[in-house]
Amino acid sequence: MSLQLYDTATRSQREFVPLRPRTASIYVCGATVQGVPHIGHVRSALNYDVLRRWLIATGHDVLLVRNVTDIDDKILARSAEASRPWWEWAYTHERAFEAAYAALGCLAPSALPRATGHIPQMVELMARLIDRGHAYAAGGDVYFAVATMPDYGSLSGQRLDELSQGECAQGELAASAKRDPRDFTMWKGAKPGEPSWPTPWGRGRPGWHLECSAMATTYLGPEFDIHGGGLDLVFPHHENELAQSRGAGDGFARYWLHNGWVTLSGEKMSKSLGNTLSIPATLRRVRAVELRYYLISAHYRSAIEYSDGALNEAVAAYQRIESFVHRVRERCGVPEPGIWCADFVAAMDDDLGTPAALAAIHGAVHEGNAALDAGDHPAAEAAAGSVRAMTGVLGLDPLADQWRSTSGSDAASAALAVLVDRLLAERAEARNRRDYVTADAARDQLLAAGITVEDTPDGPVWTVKGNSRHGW
RNA sequence: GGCGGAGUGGCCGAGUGGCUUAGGCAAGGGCCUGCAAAGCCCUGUACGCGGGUUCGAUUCCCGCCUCCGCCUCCA
Repeated sequence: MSLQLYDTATRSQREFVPLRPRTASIYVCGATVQGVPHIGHVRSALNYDVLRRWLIATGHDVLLVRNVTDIDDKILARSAEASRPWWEWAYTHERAFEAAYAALGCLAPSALPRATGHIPQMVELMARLIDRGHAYAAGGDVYFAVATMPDYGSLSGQRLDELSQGECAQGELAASAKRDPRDFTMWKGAKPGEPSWPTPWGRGRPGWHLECSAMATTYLGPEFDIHGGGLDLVFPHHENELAQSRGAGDGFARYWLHNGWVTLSGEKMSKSLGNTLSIPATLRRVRAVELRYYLISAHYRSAIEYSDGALNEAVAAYQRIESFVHRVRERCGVPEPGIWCADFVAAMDDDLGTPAALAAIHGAVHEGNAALDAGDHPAAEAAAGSVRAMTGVLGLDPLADQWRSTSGSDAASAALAVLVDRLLAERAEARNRRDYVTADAARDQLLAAGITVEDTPDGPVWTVKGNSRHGW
């Protein structure tokens, strides 16, 4: 059994057979950097990060390209409202997105191309399309002639005779130079006060669809393995990318993956509705690794209806895994990553079945805990190694450098440890005297400060809220 | 109007024509503990509604209801 992926183009699960053996090339539509990243954006990046990690884990050399749309109507509008240069607005938010992805443990992409850095490639692509009769320049714009592609609509299941796109959808045909209302804009003619770049058809700026076709093939070649993005991009964005690239003679993406939404109060989280939950705000409440667990705990094609309660449950579930690994480390030494459970492999191969994969991890945790209780340290270590290996694939290994304690400086941590250990020593004395009132007071005092104390067979262990554990 | 997705036990969330079953969280009982915490053992409550196919359907088919997404920018 090997990796099966659900391909939007065929509406079915297909075995993943890469173009070149043992390699995988992935293009993911990144964000239009017009605002602060919310958990929906991060979910998308996370899905492709998990895909990438699984491909790497199963022996593939993976190239993953994620673009940045740094020029578009919204960026121009919002930067103008804020009286800031459009390029500063875009770059500011690009950094916010990258910081959010990094915080959640997404591996850095192989390339992070910006639309504005690839104008020559876009011009070249338009020239090829015009030569082949699939595109035309009119009224300063360049349009793609949809009717020249008989397969147009096949990716999204749209019927050509039901469509109209862009401004013309609003009945403004007269104002446009489009030959057909279904045609879409590849290049927008320059408007006063807006940035523009030269082309053989006049100055202007790129349309959204053109960017991705040009950038994907620049980095990954005319044909590559996987194209990913959010479900809302299927039409028109991906349909149009496909039309452009196929029209130009490129094979383009061989598998199309689309992730589901994060909804809030039953509605899609989106800038226009203003019902977003930003990453910075969420990370003030839970740790990044816990948010990562939450967003991975549903299958990537399902919708997630966000709720504080569900996030809290995910936090508890992750902490169960984490505390098991920490307990083994304290009693048996640091467990080295071991082997994957068969259930885990089967789950991941089945269209990245992260819920079942997490169930496999919890199974190993349960076995390991039982072994620990039975005093079977070798079995506990093996289970912990297995848990580390499997959580590692999902980017959730509790002992990974990324998720190590970050509470203050080393000096501050050392100072804290001295003070806590002193209180614990007093508590131990009190317990020896059977003076439980004094002993419990010490424990309550620590708890009030956010420090949990647990008595284990090896003595007390204390934990700073949400951070790593310390033996005494 | 066109295209598509979804309704699972207190909650989140998988999955399947029948076999004991997801998994987690929460709840109750027990073990352990000075008491806790953590862990372990045990327990319960499901598959939107109505038909049909079948020996048997939560799972397949038909109809209905409800919700959601795309068709305009959106991960």
